Amino acid sequence: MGKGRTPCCDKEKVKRGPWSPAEDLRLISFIQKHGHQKWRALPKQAGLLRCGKCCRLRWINYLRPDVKRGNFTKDEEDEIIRLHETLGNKWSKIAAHFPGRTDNEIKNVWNTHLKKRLISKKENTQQKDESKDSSMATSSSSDKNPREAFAMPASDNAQDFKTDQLSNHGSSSSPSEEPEGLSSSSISSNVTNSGQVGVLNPEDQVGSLFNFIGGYYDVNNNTSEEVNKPDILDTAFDISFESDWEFWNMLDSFGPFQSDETESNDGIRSSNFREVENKWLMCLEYELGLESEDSDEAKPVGPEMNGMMMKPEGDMEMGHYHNTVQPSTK
DNA sequence: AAATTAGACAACCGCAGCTAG
DNA sequence: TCTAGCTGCGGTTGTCTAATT
Repeated sequence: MGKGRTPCCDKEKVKRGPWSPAEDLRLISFIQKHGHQKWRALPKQAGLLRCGKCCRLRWINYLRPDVKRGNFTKDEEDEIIRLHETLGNKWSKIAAHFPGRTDNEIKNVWNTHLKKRLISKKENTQQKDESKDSSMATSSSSDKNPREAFAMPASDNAQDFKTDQLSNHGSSSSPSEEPEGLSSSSISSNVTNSGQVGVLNPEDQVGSLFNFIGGYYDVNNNTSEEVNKPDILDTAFDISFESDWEFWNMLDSFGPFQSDETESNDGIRSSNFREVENKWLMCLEYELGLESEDSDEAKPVGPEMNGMMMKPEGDMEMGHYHNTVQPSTK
């Protein structure tokens, strides 16, 4: 368009790089309370030093409650390949066929796995063709342009690849239909990558806030294995966003989540609040893996903390944390 | 054990399209 | 109709981790 537009954010004043748990919490809490009507205004309102775009991206790709993480299944990969044949690099359109999957995720899978597979498959096909050609060369005319052999339609290659993969792996499901459970109705109702969400109603807010972070973890097994969307947990863990800016600031004041607490503004807080806050913080630190699990002090006490222990194994580190379920494909 | 390389994926950037004024 | 602002999309980069040398 070429119109002079104001930049979406002042890059000098905006934080960059990986999101901290505190930022995630803040974003989640804000969207829980207020929804996201205007991404541009959201960071300011939520007190985040991020641009609206980044907040949106973080929400859509990560924090959204219906986001599905974990490895792509064989069927999903096949479906991506199939859709890519027809849609090209329209990642958002492709993602619309996969409830809970994000365009970014699909794009990454394509670029890291599927594209390479297709290329190697294509090379294999080419080699086969060449060997065929050479064997037939004696009996057939030689005016065939060698490029033509390679210039077969991509769809043919991909289709070939797909059926080949399916037969090789003995995948049982029907190859080209929508993946299991992916009815169009579920798609339209479950996922809108770009759709705006309103303020969540109380039912939607039920459950641990940590449900949002990093997908869903198996609480009982304490593993980072993604589990199906859990039943709503008993404990509503609702952060009152407006309740106390000091609290958010305190979280931020830990910087990269040091555990050596430095209290600030002591005189302002009531002891009651501080007690709640300390529990909250202890729980949070435990959740974030910042507090040694051996430490008794780190373990939250009190009935209000029951059912909130969902610490994924080793997914977080100081200053950098993954709330993803790291695939084990390497 | 340290250094290097490759793979994976989160995050950023800029453009396109839509919409309101 | 034009302009400006906003959101969404897709390409690309940056960073971290695992594997290899």
